[in-house]
Amino acid sequence: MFGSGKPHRSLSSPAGKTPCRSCVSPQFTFQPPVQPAMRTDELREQYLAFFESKGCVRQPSDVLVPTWDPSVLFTPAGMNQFKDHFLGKVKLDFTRATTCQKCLRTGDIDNVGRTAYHHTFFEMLGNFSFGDYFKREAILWAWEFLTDKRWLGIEPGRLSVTVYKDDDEARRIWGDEVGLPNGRIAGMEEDENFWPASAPSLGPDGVCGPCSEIYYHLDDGTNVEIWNLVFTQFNRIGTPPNNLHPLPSKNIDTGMGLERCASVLQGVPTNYHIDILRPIVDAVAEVTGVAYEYQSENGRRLRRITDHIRACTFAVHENVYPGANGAKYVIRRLIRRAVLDGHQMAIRDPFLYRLVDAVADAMKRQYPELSETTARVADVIKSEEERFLATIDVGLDRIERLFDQMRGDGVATVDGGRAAELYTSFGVPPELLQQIAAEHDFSFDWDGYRAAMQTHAEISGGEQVKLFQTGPLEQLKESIRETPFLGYDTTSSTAEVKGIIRGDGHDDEDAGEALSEAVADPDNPLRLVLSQTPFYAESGGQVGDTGTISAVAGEPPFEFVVTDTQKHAGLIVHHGRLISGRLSVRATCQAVVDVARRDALRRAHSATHILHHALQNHVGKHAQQQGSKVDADWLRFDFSHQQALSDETLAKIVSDVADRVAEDAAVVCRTVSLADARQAGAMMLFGEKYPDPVRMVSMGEFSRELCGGTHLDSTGQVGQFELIAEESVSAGTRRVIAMTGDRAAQYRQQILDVIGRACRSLGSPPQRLAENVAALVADVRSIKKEIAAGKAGQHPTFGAANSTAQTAPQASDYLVAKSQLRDAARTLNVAPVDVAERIDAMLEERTRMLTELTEVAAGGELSPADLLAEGEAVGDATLVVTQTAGGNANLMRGWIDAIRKTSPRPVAVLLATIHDDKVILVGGLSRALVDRGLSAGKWVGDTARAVGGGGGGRPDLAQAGGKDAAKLPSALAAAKEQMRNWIG
RNA sequence: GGGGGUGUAGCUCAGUUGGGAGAGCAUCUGCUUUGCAAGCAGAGGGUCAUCGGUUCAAGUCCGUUCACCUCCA
Repeated sequence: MFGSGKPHRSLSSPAGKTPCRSCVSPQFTFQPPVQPAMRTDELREQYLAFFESKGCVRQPSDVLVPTWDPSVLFTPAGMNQFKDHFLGKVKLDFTRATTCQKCLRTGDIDNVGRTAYHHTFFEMLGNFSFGDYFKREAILWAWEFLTDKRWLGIEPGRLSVTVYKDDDEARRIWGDEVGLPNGRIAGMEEDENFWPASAPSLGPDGVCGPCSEIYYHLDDGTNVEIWNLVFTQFNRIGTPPNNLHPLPSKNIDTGMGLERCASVLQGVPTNYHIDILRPIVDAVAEVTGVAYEYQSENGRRLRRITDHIRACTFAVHENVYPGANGAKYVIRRLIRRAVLDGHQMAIRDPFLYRLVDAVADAMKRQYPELSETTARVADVIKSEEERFLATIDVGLDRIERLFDQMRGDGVATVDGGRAAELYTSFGVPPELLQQIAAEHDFSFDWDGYRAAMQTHAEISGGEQVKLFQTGPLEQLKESIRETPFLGYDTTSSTAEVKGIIRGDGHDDEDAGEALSEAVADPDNPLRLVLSQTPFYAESGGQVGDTGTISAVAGEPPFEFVVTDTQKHAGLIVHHGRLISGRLSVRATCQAVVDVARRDALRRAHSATHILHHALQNHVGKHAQQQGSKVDADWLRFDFSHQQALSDETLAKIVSDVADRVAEDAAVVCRTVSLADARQAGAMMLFGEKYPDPVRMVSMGEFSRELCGGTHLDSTGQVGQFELIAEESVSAGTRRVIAMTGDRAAQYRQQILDVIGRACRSLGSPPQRLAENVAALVADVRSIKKEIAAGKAGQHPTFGAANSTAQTAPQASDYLVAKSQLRDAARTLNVAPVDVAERIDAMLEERTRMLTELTEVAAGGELSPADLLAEGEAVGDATLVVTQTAGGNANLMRGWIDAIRKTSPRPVAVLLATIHDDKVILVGGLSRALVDRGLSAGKWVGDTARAVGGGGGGRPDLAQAGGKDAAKLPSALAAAKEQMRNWIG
């Protein structure tokens, strides 16, 4: 009954391998299909071939991470790459398509492994019509593919369908034309059979339509949905009734889950047992050393790991590394969940990375490119595993502490709020906490945990992204579709104003408002769309052009200043302000790009390509671009690399770039087919989706990149190139920042100035700057110590007197001086440009401290015995109240301690000194006096108030200060009197 | 983008209402013992991440910047 018209290999087991007997659960035994089952790779190919035979164009899968689509993190369905096709926003090269799309969804992540059919990563087979065939063909072809003996040949009696309750057309086609009996056509409500769900009554406004689902009946009586046909035929406007308006151009969007369909064809109880997944499950079992049992907790864990490692292998392959936000965070979470599953099966070392090969192997038929990157992917996953295991280690400590506290408080339930706190602040997974709690006979408050997490999610906030955006720009897009870009050839042209929109579009809530005309208003931003433009819109890392748009001669004058240019799908949008005149739609205007800035952008962009080439040369082929930003004579380039670049490597890169600039190679931009570009060896990134044909930018013979940016005519025009920073941006990614042209020259001059100033201040030759800065820092530190100890030592001299050596850096050893400056900046903990300033500040502070040290050292000659000798006897005690010449709080405390130790009788000591016009008071009492209820704190405090200050401390020792040094003698007299009274 | 947390000796971390910078491990010295392990006594080692503010006084309070960890979107 699973016949197919084509020959295929029979399978001895669903896994395509000899199954391990002990791995098979007793509840379920595999029954080899009577006829050979269809392999997944074959199913995928047959589907695409079938729809090709119906005139659909077979399109490649879109990337898993569509950076062009800000409304989603990952491709969630086959239709995603055709969004603009559906809305008629792009020129259609074809009106029928079929794809097998790799998808990633995390909405149902909690069900993965628990149910037979949930995945995060999966493949979706689809066929699509853009205003071409509609409901009838979609239904009849689906039926034909499923039941015809030449294709899947499924027994029709195993299939039933659902339709939307009001969709009489679909019901009629299924009933009359396909011949399904009424009992196998179920009418469903809008929450089940409408897309988007419940759209008619709940919205959102926009395109929508009924759908029809096809179900497969399993032997055990359950039904499995295998195919969903969406008939996009309405535009929803407002609330019911009569809010569904027929679309002039109707679309078809269908999706069949590849794994699910394969699982019913192969007669296995879960997707995870089909031929492309079961080998991964077995590999997980082998790597973890846990026998796979279908219906056990560990079985669920192995399946979850299988799913997550497959998802992560694909994502990391596409250069989405685990990280702290966006798509990167999703990947981190998937890896961590899988590691946690392993942890709960007593795996304590990284293991996921060892599964990457198994994934690449299972998926190689459709995705051979995976095997090109397995080493890199495994590395990335392994380091994330290690990171998380370290987090768990720290977490276990925290859990121990929490349990100790709970035992102390006699609490038996782990508080949900505390659990959430541990999770959100320290990454302690609640599952781990709960498991360990159970081992200690504590229960776990899941409800409280969920409530706390809910609150956290609300506080963290985040706006909802719209599935389909609407607004004036969308309307313009429908009529204009694409703004012709003239900027490769010219920086000035005439054009017609096509649209004026209020606002700068930064506020997501406010899409703006289309205007037919605008009057000058420098305070409020506008956006303009023109019939054609020389302005480059931000893309490929290069920022948008600036310039002016003004009236042509003979028309009413106006001037619009363009501050930024952005791309909105195919539209080029000029952001700026109308500073004079009156502007209206359909006016003819002159658009002029700021050429000086454009040239600066060209220098920076071409330099970026040269830099990329140099990095590949000197760092390695793995130094792939992770992102870049090109601004006026300024560029930032991120690339994959594990460690910081050494000074030597940086020097090689800089000199390589300089050589390429010096050779003045021609820069040539050509539009070629994607195949030709690949043939020519153009640099292409995994996971990037390129149009065809592409624009290839070549520099001499050394660099070929696919790039839409604006470039120089020859590399010599870069002028000066200056690397200004190399830093880490996240684990496994480094960032370099560089400047070009005049800006680089200015930066270089600035650095030379700073080095010169710093060297003059220190009296140091440039090549010994770092060393001398370290000496200065060390000296300041030792002076501080000497002040505290009250003893002066030897100190070097800094400044002009120190050296007659050359203190101005020579251009020839610029690189050496720059590296010295960088080291000095690191020692001082400031930015390189602030080094000179910081050195001057430290020298000044040092001078002050040396003066203080001399004063203190003078006081240091006082001996405690002398002080005690000055004391007067009061009762059985000795009272010492005196002003010392030098000293500081630390020294004075030391003296008081010494007096208390040496004096045979109880003592009360109050020492005072004047420092920086302020009074410092330190007082201490012997134990015996404290025991009588006297308080040094009160004594010193009272005295301090007499000199305009305050203070306190412990009963036996206290310190205070005051601002009024002139009153010190009288205050000390009062302090004596007070203590005489207390003791007497 | 937002929430929480952390930054103190080489390492792991304490540090109460603001008022003498600490412990354990490691290092060094001496002693004892000696097959090894160890035991005893002592010492050195700190820009309390950074800069600024409040205060007579800041590791501690407030703000800034940086780095790292973590969760949410």
